[in-house]
Amino acid sequence: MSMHYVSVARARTTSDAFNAVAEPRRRQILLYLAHDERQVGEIVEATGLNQPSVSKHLGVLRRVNLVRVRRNGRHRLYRTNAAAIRPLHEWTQTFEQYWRHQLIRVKERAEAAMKREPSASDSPRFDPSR
Amino acid sequence: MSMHYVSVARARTTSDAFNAVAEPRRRQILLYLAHDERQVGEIVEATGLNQPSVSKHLGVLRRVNLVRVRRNGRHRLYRTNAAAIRPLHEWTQTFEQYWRHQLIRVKERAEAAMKREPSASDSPRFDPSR
DNA sequence: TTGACATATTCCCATATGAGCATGCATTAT
DNA sequence: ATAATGCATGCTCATATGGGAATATGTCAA
Repeated sequence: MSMHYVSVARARTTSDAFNAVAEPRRRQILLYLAHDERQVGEIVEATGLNQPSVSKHLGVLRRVNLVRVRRNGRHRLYRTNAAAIRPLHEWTQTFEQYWRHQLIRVKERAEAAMKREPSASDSPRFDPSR
Repeated sequence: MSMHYVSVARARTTSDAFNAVAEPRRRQILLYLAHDERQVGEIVEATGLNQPSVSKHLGVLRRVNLVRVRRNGRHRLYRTNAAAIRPLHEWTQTFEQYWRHQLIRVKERAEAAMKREPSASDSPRFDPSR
């Protein structure tokens, strides 16, 4: 029997979409490639990064399937694979109900305060709603 | 004049919500704390992590405002601050139009193929839509 | 005051990167 | 064939963590 994981000192990054997107430059690249495909040189120019850095970021994005590549002569045309961002969207969406809840409570409290003492600073006593 | 950034060898992590959420354990904690507040001990039990690890993850989440704390005696009650997740939701949402586009194109192609040769494997020649 | 509890911090270690530089690899031009 | 062009990789360095163990802090109980 072989131990595949002896000790994971630090969680593997760049192994999933969440990690790939955590890097600001990569988010920048994803936005840049969202509308239409571009060759690496264009990305280098657009981001101001040097070519190797761009290639490496593209490598990470490629591995997690956040971009698609297409070869054309000696160029490579990259493009954002928007579908791969959907899981992130859905994960964040699971919290939507909670922030809506928060907003509603804030609003209700504001209105209640308004009713008690119109145009006066709030004097928080206790909150019966909790 | 002072140089604030001498050399950033690696982009600062745990400095924004994107990075905080990139860590699986922290996502797990956020979900756990989304519904209602819990004390650290409960999080430790729920996640199976040891207490210091949990405290450290909570520290990161606290710094980027993804959780709120409330002291109660010798306990600390944590709770997810869902509102802080909204920016992530909105970022991912900017890509929604693109993945919808993709889905539509896939669907159209499928229907077009269906019309040409009902129930036959697709023979991709060229794509006039691009 | 002395302890027991609940958490947060600090230290040390192994590992993962990101950036910069140099180099390897195709593919096209001459 | 040879050079030039466009990218991908490899290597080194500095730094950021995450996990685990030990320790510090703060609060309530006896």
